[in-house]
Amino acid sequence: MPELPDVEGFRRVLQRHGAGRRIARVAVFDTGVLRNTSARELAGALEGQRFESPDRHGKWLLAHTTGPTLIVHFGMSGALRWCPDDSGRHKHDRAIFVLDRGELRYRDLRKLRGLWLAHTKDDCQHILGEQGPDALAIGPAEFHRRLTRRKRTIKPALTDQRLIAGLGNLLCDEILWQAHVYPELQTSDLSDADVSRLHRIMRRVLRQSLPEGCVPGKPRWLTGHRNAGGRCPRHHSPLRHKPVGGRTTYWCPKCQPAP
DNA sequence: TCAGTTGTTTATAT
DNA sequence: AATATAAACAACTG
Repeated sequence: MPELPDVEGFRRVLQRHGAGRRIARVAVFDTGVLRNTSARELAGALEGQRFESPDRHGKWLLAHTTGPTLIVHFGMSGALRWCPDDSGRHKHDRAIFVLDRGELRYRDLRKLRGLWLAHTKDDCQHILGEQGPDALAIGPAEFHRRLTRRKRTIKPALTDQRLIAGLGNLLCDEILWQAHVYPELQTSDLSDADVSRLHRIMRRVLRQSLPEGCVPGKPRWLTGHRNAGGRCPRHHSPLRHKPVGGRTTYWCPKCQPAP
């Protein structure tokens, strides 16, 4: 599920339960989630260190420690959980970080992304690749500049992490629906008012999603109606869906008419 | 049985 | 050169 609000939720878990705590033991149950390291190297690098205050950029979580930084990307099915003891471990807990109080668990069904180890700022940059400004931090002017720099289809532009970091498939559909923008509209066809409205609504959707730790399927939101027979919460007309930019896209043809 | 899945990378085409 | 598309990754679920 992880998009910006989910990853921000995982950052809060790490801040609350990890920051300042000593890493007593690292156990990897499935090395398939290790991307640039081995179980032995990860344990050797982190055991005995303490987690510090974590950072997030877009969908990336930077788990700084008194030693190296553990970098986490949750793909489509990852999560970070804290448990007070070693009970109730899950089949998909691929790695655990046993602390001096409780344990953090990296759970991931599909293992599309995983865990990296970074020793320097340079390592971090290299692992994250080219990232635009975080969607929560970007201001209206920079948003306008990056979105309209080139002609692109709006949906794949909004979800391009190099333009703006943090928006995924659900957030993007929600924002476009709330802003009355057709998902295949070309960015060159957006008016200044359109772009300004998109920015405001992006911020509102993010703000309302953050406390939930996900994109909530509120009754008055598009999210939650994206299924067969789903209807627009505004006027109950049938939603349409088709792939845009390779991702299943839902929209309301009445609220978001094609130009 | 088979399509579909909230992410990203790579290769290929335009 | 930049953007678009498709496949691949992996492990399910309905």
